[in-house]
Amino acid sequence: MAGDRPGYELEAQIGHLLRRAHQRATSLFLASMQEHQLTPTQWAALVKLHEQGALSQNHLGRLTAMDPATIQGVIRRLVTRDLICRAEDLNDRRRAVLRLTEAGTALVDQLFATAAGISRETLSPLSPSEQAVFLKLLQRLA
Amino acid sequence: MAGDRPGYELEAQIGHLLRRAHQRATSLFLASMQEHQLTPTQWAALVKLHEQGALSQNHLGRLTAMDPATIQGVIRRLVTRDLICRAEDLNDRRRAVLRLTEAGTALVDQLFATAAGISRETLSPLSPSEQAVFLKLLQRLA
DNA sequence: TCGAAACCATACGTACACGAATAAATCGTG
DNA sequence: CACGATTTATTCGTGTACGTATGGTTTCGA
Repeated sequence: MAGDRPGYELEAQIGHLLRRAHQRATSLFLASMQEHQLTPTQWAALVKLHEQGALSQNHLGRLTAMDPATIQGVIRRLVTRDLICRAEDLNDRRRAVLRLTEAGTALVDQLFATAAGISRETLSPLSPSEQAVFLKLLQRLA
Repeated sequence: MAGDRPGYELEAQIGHLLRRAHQRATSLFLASMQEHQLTPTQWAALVKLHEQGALSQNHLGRLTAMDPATIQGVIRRLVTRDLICRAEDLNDRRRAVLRLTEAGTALVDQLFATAAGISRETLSPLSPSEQAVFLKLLQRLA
């Protein structure tokens, strides 16, 4: 009785479970995107640029939940691969405006279906109604 | 109609939401553990060693969902801080047996309450019944 | 108008995360 | 018993993730 553990089970903690679920989601994403060598964050950046047209680097970071220090590396790798191009903003010379290149636009258009498939696969352990409940709750924790 | 987007909303994708929820959980953890400079993975390793007594490095990695390459760095940092010690396994000379030091044991005992508080705080946006539902579903995705 | 404040981008350091390659020790099966 | 497969641990490379510091540009206000 005396030395009993306070009932702290690592496997039942929200942080640990989120970490593992995120690992699994990332793994499924990379497997499906292997051919195109895109990471989840790179995909997020491409999707947002596809949706918004042109954005500054930090603004894109805010829309995709990435630190300025983090988005910097993501953008650099995408520019190197010629999926994104940067131009100076004529109105505000602090900023570098980012846009999808033609190749980038074409790639995003092509991969929407793949990305949707990844989301379906990631959620597949749950029934459709469970998925709806889960996503709703998860949004409130994000 | 023609050029309509395929209805792919980044903010509604499971992978993106898991990434953001994990970021938030990590951030809350680090804030509460700032004084002790412990990361979520370091805490997981310490908790498992507290629970199991002695483990090889890879075994501990499997119990905490970490790659051999990842656990290596985690353990190295904890050994440096004298929270964990390693000894050679006499039966199997490939292995290094890991144990908590006295300081490590004391630290874990002290921080169980803090860790439980972090889990509560992370889940606080949800009602108690929602928390139960969410954790149950999340376990099936981990 | 000139300095402060706000904003933007980069660099460095630390820490996960994992694939791939390596090397040593052990195990299993013929 | 021998030899191939497996297990253990390390190292290297790439890619997030973020705090902090630095320096540049613009805008605002005294």
